[in-house]
Amino acid sequence: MIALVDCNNFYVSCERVFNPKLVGCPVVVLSNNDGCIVARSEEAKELGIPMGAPLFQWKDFLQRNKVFVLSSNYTLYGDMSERVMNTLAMFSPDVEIYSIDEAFVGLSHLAGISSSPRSLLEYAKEIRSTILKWTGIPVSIGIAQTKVLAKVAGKKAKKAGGVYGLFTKEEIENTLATFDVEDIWGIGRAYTKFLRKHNINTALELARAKDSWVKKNLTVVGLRIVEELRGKKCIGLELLPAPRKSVGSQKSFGEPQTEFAPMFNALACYIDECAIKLRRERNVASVMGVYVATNPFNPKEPQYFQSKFVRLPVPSNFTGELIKYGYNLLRDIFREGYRYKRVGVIFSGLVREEKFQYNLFDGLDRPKVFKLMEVYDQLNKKYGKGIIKFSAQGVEREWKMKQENLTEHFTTSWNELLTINIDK
DNA sequence: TCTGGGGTCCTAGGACCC
DNA sequence: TCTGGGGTCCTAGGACCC
Repeated sequence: MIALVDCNNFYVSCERVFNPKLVGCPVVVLSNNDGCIVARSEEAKELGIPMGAPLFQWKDFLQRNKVFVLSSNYTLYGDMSERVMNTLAMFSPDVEIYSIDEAFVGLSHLAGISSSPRSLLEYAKEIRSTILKWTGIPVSIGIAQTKVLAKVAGKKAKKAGGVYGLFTKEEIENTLATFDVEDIWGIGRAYTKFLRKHNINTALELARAKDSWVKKNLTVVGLRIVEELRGKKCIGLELLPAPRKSVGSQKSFGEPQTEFAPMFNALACYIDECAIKLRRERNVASVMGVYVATNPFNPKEPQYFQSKFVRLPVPSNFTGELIKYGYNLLRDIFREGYRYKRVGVIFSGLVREEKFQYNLFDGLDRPKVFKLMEVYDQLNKKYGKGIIKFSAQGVEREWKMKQENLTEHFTTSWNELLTINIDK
């Protein structure tokens, strides 16, 4: 059996751990650049605020209803996530971290006396209360034979006191019969529309669809989902994270940009971010692409989207060199006369650093460069992110994203520890 | 005026090889 | 008149996840 452990309203829950005033009140957390609403407390959901709603459309509503509005604090959420995952690791040797707020947990180590439905549910309750006690984060847990069914159970758990199990054939069928296709893991907007058109509205109806039809229209991915709904394991637990295939960074500007220089500064920062990630995971990239875009939501403005890729002559994770390529790429695609909304970079063709292929005609002393970046990373780790950087990254960040209601880095910065005032 | 960011996987079609 | 069969690799586009 597999348990899906899912943190409830994760970003909001993280904020509530450090600000009890937020408990019991409607709270939303915004996306980067304070653009959209990406997390809602139960109270906010009850007010009818949809997932992904643009902030500017809801600003008045939020104010009228006294909703707390917070910028996203990914440093905090990342750290809290790690605490939750570490706690889970104490309950099972088989934990697949699926996302920042979700994990699949294998329960096969309980085989035997403690694997009856009743004891599995008890076990889930214990996991739940331990995570709550140790991290302050409430979670829901769904248990079933396959990942897709565990996700179904997880959804039911939210409305059933936190844990829910699908054990018998009857339980599974009864649940699937009232479970909307659009809520199935792996069935998104397009497939939902397609399935409804063919009169498939519930998970049970999908589970009973013909294999060949499913494969033809939903590809093998869809067929796997269907098999899993029927209780056949097709998607295994991935205990070792698969090697990364690409790494990228793109962010909207706080204000639209029209000049080359600030956009290049932003690009240099994103390249640095990616290069740090590449080095941390001991990868070098062999392909690099840069793209720019205006704001597609303003169709009256002149629109421009462009990207350009290069194959690097020598695969690299050296920030300085990558910034140089980035400069050339951006220069090639940048056009005057547009109000740009974003710039981005993506690296692919990742190769393990130890398989690094030296190039006879390389102009750089690679061992020296690797060493240099090692020191660069150590300094930033020891003295704080950004203590040393490339001049191309600039000083004035006029392009930086909006974060008007950002909370402190309570758990990752000595200067931002929570202080409690006990005067009254 | 104001609308996020980071990923993965699959398929079809075209180019190429012998 | 009649022109094979077995592959690989790459890309674009579309689907999905959180």
